[in-house]
Amino acid sequence: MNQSVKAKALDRIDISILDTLQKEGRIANVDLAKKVNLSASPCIDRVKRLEKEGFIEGYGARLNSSKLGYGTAAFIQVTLDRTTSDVFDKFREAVVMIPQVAECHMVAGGFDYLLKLRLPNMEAYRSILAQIVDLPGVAQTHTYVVIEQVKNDRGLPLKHHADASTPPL
Amino acid sequence: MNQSVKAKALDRIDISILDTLQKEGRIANVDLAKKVNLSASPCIDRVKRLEKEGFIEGYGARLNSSKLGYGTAAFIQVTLDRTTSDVFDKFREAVVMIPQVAECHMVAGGFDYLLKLRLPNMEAYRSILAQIVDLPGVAQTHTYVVIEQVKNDRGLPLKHHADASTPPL
DNA sequence: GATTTAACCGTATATAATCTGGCATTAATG
DNA sequence: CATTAATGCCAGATTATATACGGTTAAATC
Repeated sequence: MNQSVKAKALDRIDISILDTLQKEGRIANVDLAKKVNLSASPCIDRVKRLEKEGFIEGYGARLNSSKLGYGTAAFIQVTLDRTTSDVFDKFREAVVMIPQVAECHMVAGGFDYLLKLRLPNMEAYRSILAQIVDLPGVAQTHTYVVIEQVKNDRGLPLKHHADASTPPL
Repeated sequence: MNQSVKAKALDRIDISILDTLQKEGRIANVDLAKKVNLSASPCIDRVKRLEKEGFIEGYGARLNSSKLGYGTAAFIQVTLDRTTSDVFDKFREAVVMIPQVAECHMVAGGFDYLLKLRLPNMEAYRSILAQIVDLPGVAQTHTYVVIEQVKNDRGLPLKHHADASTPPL
């Protein structure tokens, strides 16, 4: 079973609701209903269902990171000194505590973790790197500073999914 | 001048509003007002101002990517064959068109672009990589598949910002 | 110290969310 | 094939919320 609730398959309208909500999370239910060609009641019922079944995890404002002091981003590749699970656990536990670490991915390939940092500027990088290097188990790091954000999609390409591969349960 | 509107400095309440909205984007204004110790009117005025001044760029639902057929992520490092600006432009133009490319960052370091892909599964990776390799100017690529998402913060750590470095305008 | 400005609050009105009951369509069942 | 059950929808009524307005306070300015 899935998410504590039996999830039926999503139909065209559900997809349309999800797609609309991920772009306009604060749209009025009345307007959402119009957009998906439904009246208000079944529309809000579907939204509530999508929330309860876990397709929608929450809502959030998209903030302008530059204007709020986080205009710089950097990626750090981290290699740990040993690949035992307790070393991994210690590192994970510590890295998630650093607020400037926006993302931390364990990856397969030439290193162990890929971190994405958000920073006010390049001066701030120095102190963050010092923290990263001091994290438990860290053997070496390599940094790539982002020069330009070419694309940064928050949303999923739901409309492009109506084809092969993993159909939404 | 900034964003077509003269932006005054953000006070404690503004920060609190932004922080709340990035976590609960669909909170009722009445409840938001309570949370930041304001009555409804000035609260909504501030939200409207923050939107107009560009601190809030929009709102969106957070969707469960696994349940919607995008449970796998991968990073691809891309090196272009020449570093002339027209090669860069062509590549950029083409890469943003691929819906599975969630992010594309131009970076300083050993390669030129770092892409983040969202995929249904590993089988889907093959066809996407073929597309990436065929993009104009691509000399070589290196892929890192995400084994585990240790952290994936959508929001900015606003509360931790009340210190040094770039103060919000 | 008077005047202006800015920010707030409370109230009133407009708008939207939510609940209820009933209808239509479809699927399951006898 | 007819009946029943289930599902999904709509419309209207009620409750709650958003929004606009006028007035008050407090700070800033001259």
